[in-house]
Amino acid sequence: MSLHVVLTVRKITGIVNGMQSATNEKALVHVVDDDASMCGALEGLFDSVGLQTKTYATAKDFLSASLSDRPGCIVLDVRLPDMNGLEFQTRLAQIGVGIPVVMMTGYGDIPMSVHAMKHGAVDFLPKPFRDQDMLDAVLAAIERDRQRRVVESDDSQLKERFETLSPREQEVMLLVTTGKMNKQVAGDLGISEITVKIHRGAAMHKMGARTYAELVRMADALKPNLRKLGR
Amino acid sequence: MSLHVVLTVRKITGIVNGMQSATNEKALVHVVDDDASMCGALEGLFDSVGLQTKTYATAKDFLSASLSDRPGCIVLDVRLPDMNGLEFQTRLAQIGVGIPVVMMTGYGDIPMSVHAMKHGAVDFLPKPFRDQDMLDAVLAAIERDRQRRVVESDDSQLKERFETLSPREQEVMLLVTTGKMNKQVAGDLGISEITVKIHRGAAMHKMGARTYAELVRMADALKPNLRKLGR
DNA sequence: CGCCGACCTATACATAGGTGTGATCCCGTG
DNA sequence: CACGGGATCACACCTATGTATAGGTCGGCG
Repeated sequence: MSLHVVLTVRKITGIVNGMQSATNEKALVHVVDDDASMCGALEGLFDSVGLQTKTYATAKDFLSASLSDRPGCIVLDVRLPDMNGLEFQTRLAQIGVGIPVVMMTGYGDIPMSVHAMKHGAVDFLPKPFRDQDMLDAVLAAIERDRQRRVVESDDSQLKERFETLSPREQEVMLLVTTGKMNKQVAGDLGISEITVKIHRGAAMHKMGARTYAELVRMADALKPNLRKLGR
Repeated sequence: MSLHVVLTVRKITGIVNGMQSATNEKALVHVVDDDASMCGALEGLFDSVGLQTKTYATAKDFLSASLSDRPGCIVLDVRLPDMNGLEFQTRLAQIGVGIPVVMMTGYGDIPMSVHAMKHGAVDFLPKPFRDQDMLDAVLAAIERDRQRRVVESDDSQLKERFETLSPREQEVMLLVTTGKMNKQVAGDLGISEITVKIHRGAAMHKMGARTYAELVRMADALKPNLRKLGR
């Protein structure tokens, strides 16, 4: 129990300092295309470089499937039976799925490709494409996903810790990390300085911050997430 | 003298906390196209919404011109007499010009547009385009430039201040902002704790940090810049 | 009801941070 | 050579922080 806490503390401090954990899980490529022969061809291509593939005939198939928690990317035909590829991209963003998308199309034009790229697509390949181009795109997308997953997991771990703080401890942490002195925080909250010290100490412990500087960095890393959820 | 210091201090702390200075300078659109009639048409279009325009017939013309220090963007034909628009984009990055680019073309294809977008273009418009689309792109590019300029000016101000610190003060600042205690820093540098306090205090003053938390944030904002120049 | 956890407060002591005064040493510049 | 700035250190003093001990209220839960 105590050991576990120490281990997680080490992990999170590494995170705050920007270390990358070696996430060497095998990647999974999601292919969404109603053309079965294309799905098969891509599966073969990806298999040849050791990438696992999962195919879906429609956008709905993909959206209703449960996503395994692995690094990966989505290879998407712009033209799907049930949905435009661009809409699909928007939907993914709405439901908070950040898996990078590689778009492909047989009939697209420039504005379509620009739109997709503006909305975060990793690449946009007109059909027919060269195998190598697709592979390059997919590998780049997977790399981007690995980065994203590291950042997201760091953020969520930080957020988890923060939520173990009592409301008062959270308030105190946010105020002291702005640089306010304990007595100023006490004034702001209408409580005594000694109480602030208690909450502050508790926050340090629960967050796993060994120094005040670490607490400041954690608070900074936390703030973007706090804005997303609520105020 | 003393007053000046106080003023700049206010400015930089605002910066660190993410305030945007109201950069309401008038924007300038650089149009690079060898087609004089296109240049004229664009100039008219931009003028109609109060944007100033400067035109260049070739990439070289632009690159040899002196850039005024104003927010703006570049509207660029992919096909230029002396250079490909994509190469031009690369050149801009190489020489450290971060002005956003809006690309336009009469003969482009999807891979070209994707390449441009991957390399940071704000938009890529096939000719003929609707005036409104061009205006939207240019206004978005200018807004992006304003943001970029705020960030860049903050960074450079921080860096300027940092360079007014003596070498020892810089070392001490970087060490204390990792969370090390004064005595630990003293041990690392082989000097006494009291000397560390002196340097630390000088660093706080010269950087304009009112609190230790601000100094930590400044150090964090500074580190990406320090890696660029040297180690 | 009794226990527990969150929250609040106080006293007291130890450690850390910040500043002023005064001083030494080295180095480069006028 | 004299001056000034950078770097170093010491003593003194005050403030801020961290923690332990001890005790209080309040609300929920078995």
